[in-house]
Amino acid sequence: MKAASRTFRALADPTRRQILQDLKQGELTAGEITARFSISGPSISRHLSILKGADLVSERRAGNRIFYRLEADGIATALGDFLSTVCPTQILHRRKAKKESRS
Amino acid sequence: MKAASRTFRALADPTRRQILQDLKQGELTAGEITARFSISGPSISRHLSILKGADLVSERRAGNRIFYRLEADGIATALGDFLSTVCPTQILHRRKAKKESRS
DNA sequence: ACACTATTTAGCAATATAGCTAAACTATAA
DNA sequence: TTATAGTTTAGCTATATTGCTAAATAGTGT
Repeated sequence: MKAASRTFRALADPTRRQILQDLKQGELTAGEITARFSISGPSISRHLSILKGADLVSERRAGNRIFYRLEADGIATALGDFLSTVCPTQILHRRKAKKESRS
Repeated sequence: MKAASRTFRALADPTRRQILQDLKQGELTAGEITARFSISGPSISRHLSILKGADLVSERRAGNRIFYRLEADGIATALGDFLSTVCPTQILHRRKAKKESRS
């Protein structure tokens, strides 16, 4: 499937968008994410897999748990690329984050 | 349905994204758009209705025909708004088009 | 090996999506 | 009014999506 389709399909679901919002504050495990929704673990797992397939999040295994992280750069790039091809008169340009304040 | 869902669901389909690309060059009638695809008129009509419902295009009736126009501003606003809420460290800001060169 | 926790994969049901054809609607023109 | 062109709406089928529960997998500790 084409990258843009993966991106927009992933963003089309409100649960997945909320997961991205939740990940804004930092990494969360699959279980922690599940706890924030009234949806079963397996369903959340599927949402995470779709987000990962669209490169909107990345995962990191730590023992038993899997931490998910927002891929803000990938999101901005994907949407920015689409915008620059479809709205050439409405260019959005990125302001590079000043300094990675993440550990 | 929530605005963001309408936007992203509309953008999730490759035919609809191609319609937007085609409208970059200027207005097209439903029939002209249909001619560019190997998809039936009614199906294209439905795609146009979804794009319109998401405020990604607008329509203008001219006698028999209906002209569709890209709503570049709406697209940029929708995606920009989402980006600024989900990727606060990756702010995209819009450079206002210099001057509406459209009639 | 066994138990225990965290997470994913498999398989199913309900709903949504996208394509089609046929019919209806809208506007122009004879 | 009748005809014709352009477009949408209605109704159908096939496929995709999202939710669930049950079962499998991965890792830790006893």
